[in-house]
Amino acid sequence: MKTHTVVIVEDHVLLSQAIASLVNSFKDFDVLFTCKNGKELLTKLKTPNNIPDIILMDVNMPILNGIETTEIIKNEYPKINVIALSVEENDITIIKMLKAGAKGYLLKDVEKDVLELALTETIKHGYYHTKDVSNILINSLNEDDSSKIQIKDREREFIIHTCSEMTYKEIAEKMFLSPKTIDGYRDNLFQKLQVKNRIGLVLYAIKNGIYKL
Amino acid sequence: MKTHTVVIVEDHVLLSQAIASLVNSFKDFDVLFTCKNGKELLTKLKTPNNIPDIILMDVNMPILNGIETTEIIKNEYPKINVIALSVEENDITIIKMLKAGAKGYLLKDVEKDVLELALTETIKHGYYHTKDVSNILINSLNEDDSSKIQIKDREREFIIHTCSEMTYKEIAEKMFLSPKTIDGYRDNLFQKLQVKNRIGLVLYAIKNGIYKL
DNA sequence: ATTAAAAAGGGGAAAAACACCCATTAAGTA
DNA sequence: TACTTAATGGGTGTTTTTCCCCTTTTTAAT
Repeated sequence: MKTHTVVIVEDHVLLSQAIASLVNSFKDFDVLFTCKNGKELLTKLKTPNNIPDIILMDVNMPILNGIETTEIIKNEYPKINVIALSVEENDITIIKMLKAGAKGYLLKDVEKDVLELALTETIKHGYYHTKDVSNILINSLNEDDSSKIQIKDREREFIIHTCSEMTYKEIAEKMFLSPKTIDGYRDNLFQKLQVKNRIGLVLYAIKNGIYKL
Repeated sequence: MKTHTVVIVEDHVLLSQAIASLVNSFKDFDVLFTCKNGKELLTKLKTPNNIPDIILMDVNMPILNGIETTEIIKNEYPKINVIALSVEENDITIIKMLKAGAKGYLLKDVEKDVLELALTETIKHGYYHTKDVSNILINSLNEDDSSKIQIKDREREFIIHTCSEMTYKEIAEKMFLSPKTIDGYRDNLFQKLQVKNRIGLVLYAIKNGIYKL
């Protein structure tokens, strides 16, 4: 069996290099290069002979995050297999990542053998999922769409601003909307998320990765 | 120069093993074992011939966190050098960790060479600090005692209730105080913590472990 | 015992948040 | 086309929060 190439995208350099060291220790895999975010990745991919078989992609990154980056990769380099690597056990994040085109989703607390298996299987079959992630997926499919709480982009924006200690008036200005529309967003979300006030909104946002501390 | 031993404490297994792989690639260092939290560490240290020269300790862990664990290590195994490894750039966390007895504090986005240097220097001189961390320390020393923001028990109670989506009237009843006293608590805390409204209070509480999600 | 400081409580007013109602417009779809 | 739905925003009123400045009570210290 020939050796396959891997690229690691991870904002924490030390972890990035540590994972690289681990991957290099696997029999059939070599790390081509590592980078700190999606933007850097896209730049480096433009160099000839720099196209890996697999990208190990962190989900939470500054500049260009894992989801957005994966979408671009899927379109521009459809032959590259992206495997997500994350601490996020959040259903919505996982689904978004897979929708974006990731061939696998690994939690950062798996054993190194699982990583090697994921790499091997992805090369062989084009996908790999741990039991954990599969279960999460099945559960989230069983929840029929009606019970699935959906937050729109514009609402998400509103929530983030609310978490930033802004008043509704300030948020309205920032989002170029009438204060009354903001009122509506709030009323809707309170109802949808079953919270009593802005505090509940903030807690929900933090728990669900909408707002990062 | 003889080879020194390292133990890695990190809750995400894959990262733990990845860092182990990296450390093993350093000329003068070998990983003795890895573990997932402070509790596991303390258990494993009890086995004879299991005492490392250096412990690389993650700060944010479940069960027994880095700070508490380091304190115990300092008392029970004073010859072991603890180096903190974290994503937290938060002044208070760093200071707490160093006070607990850590000989160094590395951010997870340093280069692997820095990790090797930190290990070497710690063996040689008993400590190592990156420029980043040193600067943070100097800055926080210049801030006259602002790091010792003290929150009283009664205030802490008030904050927790605020985080529980209660109104001030409800909190007043629960704490057997006049709403006006609650007003005073709030005004004081806003001033003390430099926040603009209840949201800021909630964020502070979560960041500082006063309120647990 | 005297004094100082901290904790608790108060009055009043402005701003913000919250809770309903309903109207318009744009976009999608049967 | 007609019907539906989503997004936006207006009206009105109540409640809560926030921000002043102030007094009394309790606790701690000299």
